Amino acid sequence: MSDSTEQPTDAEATTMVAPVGRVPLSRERIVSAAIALIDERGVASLSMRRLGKELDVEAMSLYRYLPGREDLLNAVVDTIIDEMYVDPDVVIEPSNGWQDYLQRLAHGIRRVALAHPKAFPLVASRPTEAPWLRPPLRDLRWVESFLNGLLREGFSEEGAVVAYKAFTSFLLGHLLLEVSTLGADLTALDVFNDDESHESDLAEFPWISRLRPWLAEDHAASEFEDSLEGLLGRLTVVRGETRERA
Amino acid sequence: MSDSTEQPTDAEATTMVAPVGRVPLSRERIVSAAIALIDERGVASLSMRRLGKELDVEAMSLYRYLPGREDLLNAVVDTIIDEMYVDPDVVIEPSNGWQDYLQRLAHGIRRVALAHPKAFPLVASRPTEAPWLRPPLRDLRWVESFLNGLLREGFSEEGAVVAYKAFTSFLLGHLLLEVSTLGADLTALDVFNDDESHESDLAEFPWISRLRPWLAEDHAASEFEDSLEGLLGRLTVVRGETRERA
DNA sequence: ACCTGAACACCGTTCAAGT
DNA sequence: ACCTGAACACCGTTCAAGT
Repeated sequence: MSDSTEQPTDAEATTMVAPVGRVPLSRERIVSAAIALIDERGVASLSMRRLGKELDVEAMSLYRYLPGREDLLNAVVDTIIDEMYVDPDVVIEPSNGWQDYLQRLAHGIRRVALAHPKAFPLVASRPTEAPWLRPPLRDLRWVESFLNGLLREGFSEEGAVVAYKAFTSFLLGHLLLEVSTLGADLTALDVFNDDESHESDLAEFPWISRLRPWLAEDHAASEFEDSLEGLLGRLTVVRGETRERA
Repeated sequence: MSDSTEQPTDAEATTMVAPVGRVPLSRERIVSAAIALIDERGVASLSMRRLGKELDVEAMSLYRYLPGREDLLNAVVDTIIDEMYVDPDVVIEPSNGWQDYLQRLAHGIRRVALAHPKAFPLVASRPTEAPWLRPPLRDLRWVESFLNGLLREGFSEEGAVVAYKAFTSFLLGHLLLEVSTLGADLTALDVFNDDESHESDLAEFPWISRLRPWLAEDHAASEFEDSLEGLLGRLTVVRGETRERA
């Protein structure tokens, strides 16, 4: 069952060092294997030894391509964020006003978060390159185009910075909470599993038990929209203050 | 210098098993030692073996009082959140209207976050008891009093739930970002330490380098206030929709 | 040039044994 | 009753050695 279809000829066996199916290791291949492993089993399962096993290699080989585990995690975050660069709905510059620009950017990051729910906390918690770069908009290129975009659309320099900070806080809070309910499949299950203790515990909390259906209901998408609208409304004021001074 | 003031009598030495200075182990003592260790050296430094050393005990002894490391981390989070219960500025029920109530609650959680910047990410990322409980307002008692408070102040049931979700998203985003700049002392320093590469990198990003002072400036407190005001404004609308229907 | 074996200093956790 | 020694199965990382 193992080698019936491969049938290596004598020539292949002697001239080629590695078997046909074995792709050589590379930084890119390592990082995407790491992302796949995190997506499947969570960040806690990503160890150098286990990742090596996934790539049919001993763990030590990875150190030829990456300085260490910390750098691997940074590379994972960068690679995930880079997915936005190929998202056709996310534009680099405002073309239909700043509100449309921020809408596209926000939804682009949300799509990335939902595509990698188990990896997104990493995007949020990894230290950034500089303390004034804020997750999840933590990439220098995106920050630059963000500032440039808002300035071209009539924001003052101070206003653009205010907008950057408000926008990142909003995205971080919402996406982290949305994603945590998605990735909770393994972790949060066992606590409230024995239904008896669960219901009895809640007897002390009448409002929680009464509103539990609402609390549990998934309106993440519309809450994201509403809150984004609220933020854009506030930023309209920020932009207006700019205009008054000009 | 070690035992000049203790002077154990022969009776003490023979009847008492443990030396005078040695407090017996307890779950409470373990948890507070864990918090102290995290506050000082960060979550990554908290290992069972190292915590044992801090308590002058072998790591295995800890398992008499706690099922394992995961449970220890949960206990750490619960204990930190409980600090709010003894905060005189945080009230259980609204006494001067719901806006005052939410202001006090928000500032209470912010004080806790700022008191334990290295531990707060734990509060944010640990799985909650149920998927519909959202950090940082993740404690059943606080959620119950939150809902009860808003309902008494004229919110509809749906409105109270909307308020809970909006309030938690807001707190999580803001406090996580505020706290990450405080705890970044060790982690984020080395990347941009060699000032040459730093400045040259930023040459490609003119707006970032121009606005860097503003980006780096700490307005966390006033941003928190402004954003909290914005949220309370939105919630006023939510409450108003309640009234219209009533 | 690329990978590995062996080693080091760490982990969390269990369990029989010590006092 | 409370703590520990020894052991197990894991870590990340280094470096001399293999092909």
